[in-house]
Amino acid sequence: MKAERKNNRERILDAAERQFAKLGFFGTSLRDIARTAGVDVALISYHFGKKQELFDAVMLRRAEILNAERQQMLEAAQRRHAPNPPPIEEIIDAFTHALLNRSTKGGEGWRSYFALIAQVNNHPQWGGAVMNQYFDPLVYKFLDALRDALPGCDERDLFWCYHFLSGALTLTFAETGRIDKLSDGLCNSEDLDDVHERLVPFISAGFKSVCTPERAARPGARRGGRR
Amino acid sequence: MKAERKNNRERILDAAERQFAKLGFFGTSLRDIARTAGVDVALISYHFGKKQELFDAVMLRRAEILNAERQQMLEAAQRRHAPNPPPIEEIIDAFTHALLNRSTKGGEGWRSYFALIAQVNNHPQWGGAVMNQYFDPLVYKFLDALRDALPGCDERDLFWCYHFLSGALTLTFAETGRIDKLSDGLCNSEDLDDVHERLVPFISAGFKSVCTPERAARPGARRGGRR
DNA sequence: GTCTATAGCTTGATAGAC
DNA sequence: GTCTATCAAGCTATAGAC
Repeated sequence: MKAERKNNRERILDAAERQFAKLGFFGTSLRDIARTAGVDVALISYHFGKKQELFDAVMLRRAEILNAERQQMLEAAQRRHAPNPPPIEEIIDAFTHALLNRSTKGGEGWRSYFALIAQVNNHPQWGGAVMNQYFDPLVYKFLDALRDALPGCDERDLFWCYHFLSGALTLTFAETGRIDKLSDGLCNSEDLDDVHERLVPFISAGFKSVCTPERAARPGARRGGRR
Repeated sequence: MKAERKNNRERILDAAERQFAKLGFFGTSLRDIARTAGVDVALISYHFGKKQELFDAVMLRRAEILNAERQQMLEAAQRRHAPNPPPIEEIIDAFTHALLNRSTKGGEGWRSYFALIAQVNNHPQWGGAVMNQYFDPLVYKFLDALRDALPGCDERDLFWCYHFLSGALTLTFAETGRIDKLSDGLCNSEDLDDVHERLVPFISAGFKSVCTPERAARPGARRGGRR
């Protein structure tokens, strides 16, 4: 870990990331963070200004790394299959692989970061604005790739399927331990390799089932729920 | 609405539900709640005791109603198809219909409640314990029904697929407005009928794709990611 | 059931010495 | 860059009058 050698600025970011992930923005005090980081409270203001600005710094630090990796994986898949679009499975894999990989093998900092993302993504105030700011530029590239791979599909179908993907993925990061308890230990929410081999086929099948030209051709009226 | 006629106890619950949904447990003060409810702060302690107990009361109030409705829908589907299991689509519909219906047509209180559920489900501390307490007894009945409808499937596949369902569903309740922004207004996160007609086939296709006897028969080794 | 008053503590933020 | 000291504001919770 060699956490000892880090400077105070990084230690504050690490501590903030960890505490925000545990108890959220409001559940975490600057004093919690300072104590966890082993620095004085006033140092936080000195380096980052207000609490909200510290939060933004935490969000930004790893987002850039992730987005670069994910974009590279998408482009690699596109090159492999050019001039055809890649199969859905490979697009979904490019979208999720870097995230699950970092979460599994990146150490505690990455784990905390993803747990924080899960909370933010499901927060009514921040879910829209923050996720949009840090991640949606890349999301558009994936939506373009999916659109190419699902010819003739309806735009709204596509967006909603992305929404389901986002929800399934971020709950996985939340590491709430719920599935562990539910399955009586059979599933381990920290074993993200187990997730990955199921998430990709699950989501791919969903996209293929919903994003069809047939559904796109249906009249504006909704299909009607069962009952 | 006839909110005027409600007694103070209910008004406190309504206000707490709304404020907790907006800013979470720690982001909401008892004074916020009292102000929103139009009552004195001390009344909260009188009726509910500590802040945490108020939170529990909020969670419990609607959980019981929902679970009863969902169980009835599941049993109705099972009766319709007896002695065979119902199709996956009908099981998923029974799982989600009451939730989406209340969220759409139940008024602001229900909407807030579900937004709160989304946050709780993705919270590292409470996601496991709270959701387990209030909802998992019913979840087991749905898992039993799914197991019957997916003969020969692997247990871990089943649990993970349920996890994906839970994530996709709760993000929908969060009503973050992210998909609205992402789709430039094409999708409306408040129109849960739009969700419902896509969620059920999306999730059903995922279950059918992952929970197969073929996958269950694979060796313990994982399938190996792309790359 | 409802309200006033207040105890006792923690919070975010900053001013200023070193 | 770092720390001490401090402030005004807000917090939960309760005791006690009505």
